[in-house]
Amino acid sequence: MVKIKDIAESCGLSIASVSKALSGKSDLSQKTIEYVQQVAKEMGYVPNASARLLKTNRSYNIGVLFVDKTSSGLEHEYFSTILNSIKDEAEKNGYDITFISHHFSNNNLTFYEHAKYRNVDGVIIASVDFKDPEVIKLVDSSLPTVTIDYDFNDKSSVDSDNVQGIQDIISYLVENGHKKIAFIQGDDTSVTQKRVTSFYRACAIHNVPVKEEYIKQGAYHIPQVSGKATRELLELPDRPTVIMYPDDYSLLGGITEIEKHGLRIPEDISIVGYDGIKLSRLLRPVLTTYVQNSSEIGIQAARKLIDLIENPKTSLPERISVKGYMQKGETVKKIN
Amino acid sequence: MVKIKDIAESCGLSIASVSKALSGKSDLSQKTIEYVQQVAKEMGYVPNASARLLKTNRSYNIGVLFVDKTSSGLEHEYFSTILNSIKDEAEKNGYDITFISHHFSNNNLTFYEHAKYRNVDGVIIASVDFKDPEVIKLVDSSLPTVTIDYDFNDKSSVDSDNVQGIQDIISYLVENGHKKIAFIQGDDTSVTQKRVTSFYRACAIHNVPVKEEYIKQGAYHIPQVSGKATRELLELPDRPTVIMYPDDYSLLGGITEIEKHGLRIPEDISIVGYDGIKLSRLLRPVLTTYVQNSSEIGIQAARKLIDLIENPKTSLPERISVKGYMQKGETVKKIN
DNA sequence: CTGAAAGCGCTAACAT
DNA sequence: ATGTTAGCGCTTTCAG
Repeated sequence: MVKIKDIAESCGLSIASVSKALSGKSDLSQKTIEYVQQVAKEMGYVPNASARLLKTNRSYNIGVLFVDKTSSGLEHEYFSTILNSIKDEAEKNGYDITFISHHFSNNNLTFYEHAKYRNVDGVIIASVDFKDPEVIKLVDSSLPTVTIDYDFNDKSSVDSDNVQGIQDIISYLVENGHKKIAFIQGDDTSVTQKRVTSFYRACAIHNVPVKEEYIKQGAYHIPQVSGKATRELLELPDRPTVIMYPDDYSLLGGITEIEKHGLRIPEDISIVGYDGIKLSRLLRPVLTTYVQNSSEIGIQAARKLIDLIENPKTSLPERISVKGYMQKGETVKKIN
Repeated sequence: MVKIKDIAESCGLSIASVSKALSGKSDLSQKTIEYVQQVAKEMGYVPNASARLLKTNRSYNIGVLFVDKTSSGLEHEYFSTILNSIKDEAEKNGYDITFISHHFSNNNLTFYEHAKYRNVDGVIIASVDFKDPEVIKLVDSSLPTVTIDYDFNDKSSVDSDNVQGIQDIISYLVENGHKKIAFIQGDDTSVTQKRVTSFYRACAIHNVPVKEEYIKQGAYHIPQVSGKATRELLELPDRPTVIMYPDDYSLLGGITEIEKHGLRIPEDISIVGYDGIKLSRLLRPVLTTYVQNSSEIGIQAARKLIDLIENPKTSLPERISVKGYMQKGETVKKIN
């Protein structure tokens, strides 16, 4: 590997001068700077990020923590889209990404230890479990952090606007004459809490009576669970006219169940998803769902974190909310 | 951050002794080793990977190159599953993952330069464009590499067994009485070439005549393209009885088209996918498709690369082939 | 405008 | 069994 010393020798300059010339912003003569950069290019010089880090304490590396019970976070479209956009935005700014994890081989590092081990400049956290002491320790550390879909005190976060999302859905349902609205919630997280609160509030505003038997505890991303909840709802003496699902993917389990009951969508029963995964537009009928702007969420999170890293003095903790939009689709029937 | 020097002072030992004690495998007294490790733990010591790298030239970092025209490789289930399993397997062995890319901000690094910049110990390459000079340069460098679904001379690779996959599909179709088999191919890659060759060969073996008008150039992961090809096939005077798609996802575009033509699956026309994405099991009817063992592919790739890294003398280039299996599903009808 | 020298945290000969 | 020392590649005062 060609290093600064090699360039120095080749140019007949000192190591220090070459270093300065390469960084550009010094008081060297313009000629020298250009000359050095030219030679460096010819020699195929690539700086060594680790050596630089040792000196500057800046790794240009962003930690990403995606904790998931099933350790398959990357396989959820919502998260993989966010990750992808974090990565793109980070790269545009000269940063790389490192997944923070428990490092099994090494002494089973905690998340914080792993972050230090790799010297990341900051961490983006998108987890299902923000109560995990390790996650809390990471957030409370001196490292800049941005959380996604969860707010810690005095810390920056980027949230998908779940309150608005549920509001929009309820409004749309009411417009279409629905009064018997069932709601299958996801696991008990802060996101779910926001959605549930928003649900009750929106129903109150629209004078929609909420029947407790229409509210089902479900889970995110598990079609079987949504299927089971759907079955229970369908077997109710006073069946709802529409079912809201925790997400588009688990909704598929609901569709299966509805078809088993010999019902048609939306003629016999309406359904609404959440997320707006690509598939939702490919299904027939096209899904009625709320499309989360997941790539924007990733971009905002990366930008905010980089801002926090690069401007520690002036960057303030911030709550960024990212709006989505209603995909009207064809799975909600206009009634009476 | 607590460093070795701090531990040394706290223990009344030299820096060198502490370093040795921490690594364990030295000629220090067992007592000292235990004592030092104890103190290190109490002080919350975490080694600095970069400092270590500078000395040892080992980063315990694996580069992952996922090039994709649409830069959304992570959003393809096949790739995201592979990535996820690479990550898991790497972590089990104490490695982290770094995405190799063109680093826009820095001087637009080449893939190879980026790999050097981050000092990765090796690279796993899963690309759609193995003809890219930059990819070739990376493979030809001194870095250990493992490619996925493509074979370079004298280099290790892990391949999904596409030849077997197509064979199994054809066998299954023939068993079910199909003779008019249409095949929509993906983009022109080596994977596609293997599949096409296998297609012709399997048809020959089973005495299935191949009609050129049944062979369509398509694309991976673009439902619209599969939709268009489907339309053309359906409008043929002598319609095929079954259509094979490049992948499960783009197949959805075909379904839409088939339904537009008022045809039922599989009563009026049979369809077969490729990949075995999770969705394929949720759709009704359940998709007939060939399930690629993508997580096994990732695991094998990571293992082989780590073997190459850790045993440069004894590890040989290897072609690893990963088999999948037929998911019979319900979209192929048994005819006469 | 350019160079000398120190040091980031760590490991690995080579002493002792 | 433990310590001394050099140095990995880089940046950054501080001198000249």
